[in-house]
Amino acid sequence: MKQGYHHGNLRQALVEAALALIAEKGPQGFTLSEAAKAVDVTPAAVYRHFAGRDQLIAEVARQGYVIFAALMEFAYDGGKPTALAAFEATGRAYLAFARKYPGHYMAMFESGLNVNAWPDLALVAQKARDVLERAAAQLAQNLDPPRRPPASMVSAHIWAMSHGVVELFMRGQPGAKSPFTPEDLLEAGIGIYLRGLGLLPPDR
Amino acid sequence: MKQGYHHGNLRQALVEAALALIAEKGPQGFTLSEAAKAVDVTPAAVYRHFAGRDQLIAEVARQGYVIFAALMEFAYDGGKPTALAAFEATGRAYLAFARKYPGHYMAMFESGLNVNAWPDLALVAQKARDVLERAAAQLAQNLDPPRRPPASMVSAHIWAMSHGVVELFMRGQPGAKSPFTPEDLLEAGIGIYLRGLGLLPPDR
DNA sequence: TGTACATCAGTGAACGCGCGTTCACTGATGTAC
DNA sequence: TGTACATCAGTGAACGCGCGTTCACTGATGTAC
Repeated sequence: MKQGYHHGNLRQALVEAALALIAEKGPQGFTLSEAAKAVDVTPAAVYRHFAGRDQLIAEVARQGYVIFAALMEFAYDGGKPTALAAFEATGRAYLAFARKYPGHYMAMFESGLNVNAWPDLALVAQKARDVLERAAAQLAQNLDPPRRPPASMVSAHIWAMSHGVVELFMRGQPGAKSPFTPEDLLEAGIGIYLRGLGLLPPDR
Repeated sequence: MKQGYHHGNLRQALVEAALALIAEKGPQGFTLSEAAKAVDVTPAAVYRHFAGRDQLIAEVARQGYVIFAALMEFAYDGGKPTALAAFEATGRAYLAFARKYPGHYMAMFESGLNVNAWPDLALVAQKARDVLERAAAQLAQNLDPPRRPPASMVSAHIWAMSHGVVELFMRGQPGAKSPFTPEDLLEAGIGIYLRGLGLLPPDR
């Protein structure tokens, strides 16, 4: 790991240390000094690469949004094979991301960081949101106009339920006693919701 | 406010100061010292009433759960006039609570506090959850067994969507640009979900 | 009603701690010739 | 290939700060007689 006076790739090493700390102790339990210590570097060295603690967290979140958007895009797959299947895959991708990248997820959604304070962060966050909204828009085309809710509302519903499932049932707290896995819970919830939209047959 | 050497009701005054601080700066931005300062008292005085910072937050959350459970119970109203109407009212009550008692809500759901570390807190939290689950169970009786999901799953779905709407669309961040109010969003989402359960007619 | 006294809520000084941030510096790296 | 030198990533000491928590204390309150 240590290879002399110069670290080599301190910037990214700090991001990864921050990630591990956030996943372990929550986004508020993370401190700049600890991240520096984790990569065997003086706290002052951090300032060669980041303007301060906030910018380091913002970079963690930014990288998270990049991965997130790519994952969603991959799951969506241009709406194939069907709009419905693509939409469901996108919902599953949300949960898979939260599961596989807890540090990123926490930095993005639980750190209290102001997305709009960092222009490039706001940009990539919007890009991620757009994937889901596009999937919802394509899906909504299968509905007759009278019963068609706005696509942005459908994507907001799915986003909200997914986020709620993560926060309440994938973290330890507080509804931890649920007999269902988060994945099953979300799958079933989205299924019922899509049936309510008239996109799935009335019974299983 | 200040009425001599003895405060009179310092314990509750501290709870309310904590509440205001949490609502203003988030549950992590709250410090014991600031709460003490807010009620014109030395930080050390806090220890006459609470074992420390954590216990103060736990008490805030506990009082929040008491109010929350009462609000849910009131909305449920024993399942009247119909199971469906009572269930929908309970969902609305969730959001109304988050809106009216932001400090309590944050202490309960965003402070990272371990509910199970405080027995009386765990008890009243369970009581609140039970209201929603009871409403869901009553609702599920209207469904034919083959298409009836477990009541605990239905209540988990509604809880998750409600919580997601609060976190994503009632806080400033990050989907703040939604053209819908949180209330409308949740109302519509629950409506679609209930239709999917077969509890509402196929179209509006 | 008046005095003596026990109770205990809040004081104020002190502590050790780790934080984020700054600064002048040093020494490894890599380029120019 | 070898030397001189500019660059700049990381050092280490220092700062001021506010935190949570402790302790011996003080003085207001309220009860017993």
